[in-house]
Amino acid sequence: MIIMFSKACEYSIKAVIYLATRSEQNQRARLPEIAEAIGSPEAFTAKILQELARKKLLISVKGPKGGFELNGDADEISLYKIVEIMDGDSLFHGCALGFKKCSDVHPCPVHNKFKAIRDHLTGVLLTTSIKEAAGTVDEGQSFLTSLK
Amino acid sequence: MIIMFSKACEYSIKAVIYLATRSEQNQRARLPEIAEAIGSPEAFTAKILQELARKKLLISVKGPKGGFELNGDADEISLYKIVEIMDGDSLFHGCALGFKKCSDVHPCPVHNKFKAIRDHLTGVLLTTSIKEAAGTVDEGQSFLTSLK
DNA sequence: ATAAAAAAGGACAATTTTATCCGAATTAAG
DNA sequence: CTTAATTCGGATAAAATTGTCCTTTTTTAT
Ligand code: SF4
Ligand code: SF4
Repeated sequence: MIIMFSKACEYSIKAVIYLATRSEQNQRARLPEIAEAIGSPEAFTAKILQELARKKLLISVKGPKGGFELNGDADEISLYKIVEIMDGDSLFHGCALGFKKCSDVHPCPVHNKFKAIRDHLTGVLLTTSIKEAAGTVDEGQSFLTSLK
Repeated sequence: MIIMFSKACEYSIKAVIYLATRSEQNQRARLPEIAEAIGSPEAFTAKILQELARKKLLISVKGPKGGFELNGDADEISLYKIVEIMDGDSLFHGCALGFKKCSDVHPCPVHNKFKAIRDHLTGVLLTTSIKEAAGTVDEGQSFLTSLK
């Protein structure tokens, strides 16, 4: 199937955007609240937030009044960064057709067309900050969970 | 991870393109030859070819001199068709962020940007025939397997 | 008819991804 | 200092995907 992101990546993106919607108030959010807000399984989300904290994208605070918050400015965190953290940086050099290496001198039959798509995706992820994404949520123009 | 295609889909695409490179000569290809040509595990590839034959994209012929061949003209089979067969048609309506439904009235925070990417991908798959893809292989300009 | 060649199909195994559970560690507050 | 709130980490489970193996069926060629 055509998957753009793994579940882990999907939840990461939504969780970080959610945190960004609350960062103005510098409010931490706790796990149950985050999972609720983005409609993700709580225990699995915990693992993901841990990972994001280990990789310094989030700050986690234990104990009462603890929770998770962004480590840094929302406008300096790109979607690319999140994806990179969850899947390593070999991602955007990975290959839709399973080649070891995407190369102009040994291309697959759809090289140019697929490369354009990948560049398109990479560009969007690089240039979209979570502040931008969170902004539309704050204004009620977009949502972090699906209609049932 | 950012996956564009499952392995099943990846092998399907490569197998069908491979068959297209041989369809001029109206040559059938047998499983071992196909798997060899596209660098895929033979038994798994067998399952996939079976599925493609069941769905009438290929014709399979049992017995000596049997094998697989395209069912129809290579220039009338799009990459889209292959992907659709392997994953059902809900694919291009699926959601990178796991929404039940991608909707302009209840959009995710990156709706417009992601929609553009998906439309880009869909367009490429719809407009690329396997004849076109196979052509560049025939001319030695592209390849079906990676360099090691 | 017979034998050989091939795909078909079913059962199963390995791997990866997704998910749950629970006890331990840490921290804040009283 | 004690307690409660919270994340952390390890073990494990469930599900999906990928992969293998073996027997049966069909077909061609002799
Ligand atoms: S363009 Fe072709 S070779 Fe390069 S990553 Fe995409 S599918 Fe692989
Ligand atoms: S645009 Fe947003 S809602 Fe629509 S499919 Fe993509 S991620 Fe899902």
